[in-house]
Amino acid sequence: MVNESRDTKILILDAAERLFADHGFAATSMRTITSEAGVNLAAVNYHFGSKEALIGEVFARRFQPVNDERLELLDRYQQEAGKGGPTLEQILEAFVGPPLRMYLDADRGGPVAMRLFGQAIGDPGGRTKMILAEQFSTIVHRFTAALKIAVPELDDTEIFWRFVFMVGAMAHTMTMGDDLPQMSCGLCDPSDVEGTIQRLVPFLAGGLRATVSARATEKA
Amino acid sequence: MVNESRDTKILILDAAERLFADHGFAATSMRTITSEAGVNLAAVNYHFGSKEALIGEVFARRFQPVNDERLELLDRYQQEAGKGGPTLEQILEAFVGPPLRMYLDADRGGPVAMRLFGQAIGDPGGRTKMILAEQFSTIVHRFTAALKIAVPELDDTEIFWRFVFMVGAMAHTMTMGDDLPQMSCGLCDPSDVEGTIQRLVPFLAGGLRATVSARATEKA
DNA sequence: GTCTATATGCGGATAGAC
DNA sequence: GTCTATCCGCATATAGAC
Repeated sequence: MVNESRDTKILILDAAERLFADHGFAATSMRTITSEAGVNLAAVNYHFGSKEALIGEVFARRFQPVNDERLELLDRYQQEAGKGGPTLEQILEAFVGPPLRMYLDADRGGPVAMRLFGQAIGDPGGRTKMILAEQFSTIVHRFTAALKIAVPELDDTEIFWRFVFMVGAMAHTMTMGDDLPQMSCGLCDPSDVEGTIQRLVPFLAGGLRATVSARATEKA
Repeated sequence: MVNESRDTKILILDAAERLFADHGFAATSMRTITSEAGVNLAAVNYHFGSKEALIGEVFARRFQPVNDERLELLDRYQQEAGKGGPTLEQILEAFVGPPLRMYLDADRGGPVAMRLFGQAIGDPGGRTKMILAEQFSTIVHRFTAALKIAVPELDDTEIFWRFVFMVGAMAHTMTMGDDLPQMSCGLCDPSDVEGTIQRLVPFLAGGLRATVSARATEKA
């Protein structure tokens, strides 16, 4: 083939994604990426412009489809449910299902991209936070609004706090990824994705339906 | 004072902690640390030996007291409770209370050290994971064991999964730290530490007491 | 589009004067 | 204990031949 740019770009994206997931963004150099990808060092700047732009494209390639699917699922559940709105479990499933199912979906990057997803949520880097804020703002708004209807006894403050707890639980589960079997002495199997979802959704539902402590609000 | 080593060490630890919390470990150079601390570049290697050793001491200074207090609280609750064991809420309070109370405790590093704590849990770096595994292995064993007694209807696998969810919720809450007010449009106030604890503990208790889904275990 | 070669600066670490 | 000066390698990025 005369023009190999498409393959080179993908080779770079794949290698970068793997290395970012394993060692983080700052710790991964373009030399390591191009070496791992089997392409020339200069190719990154030719195809992406800079390391930061590469990070943005690595994110966009994987997070866009997943976030789109989350919104599609939420739309569908809301349409099916009518004015009462979907159940809490449906909302939670639409939120955590697509990201967790990345593990078994090679087209969406598999276990590596899932770990990257979880890691990006907790990344302290100022740049990555900005990129993520855009990618996820619609998600935050749509899902907090849906939760408000499904759990009407919670006020806005309580909804947001519990949303933070929920995101943390999901993100950490994804970040652990393939380290979980070892860390749990073989108890946890992340490749049983539907099992993981069936464990996480009830946990989150139980947390979101918990009675608000009287002391939590007395200062507000 | 003739010997200023104690001050220099502390200046370095403080600056490193702040920069690590803001930008991560890999992204923070020793030049930035010494510049921020107002000490000489060579001082880091003189006092700590290497950057990696510095990270270890930054962790140990903050995490040891907090983990000690978690175990002391758990011990006390277990003694008071007798053979039935402490309530789920007491166990959870002993687990998340001390780390979250770092925010208001200047002697334990305040908001900065709290963010560092949360961030360290999600860090992908191979070295930091090893350091943390030692620092936290006792915590994991003691608290999973206590949870098993407090929620006897959960098997070992379910306990470990829910422990992962719980750690994630807590870690993300700590990582957000002072970014939360802005992200929540002023709804969440992390400086109301006891309020945060009174929100997180019921959430986690609700999650841990949730009924196990039938589908979650059918494959096990 | 791909490569080599290179510009330019920052990275951790150390030697040796004070 | 502190400082300056420096080693040496790796970082991102680019110029220009092919």
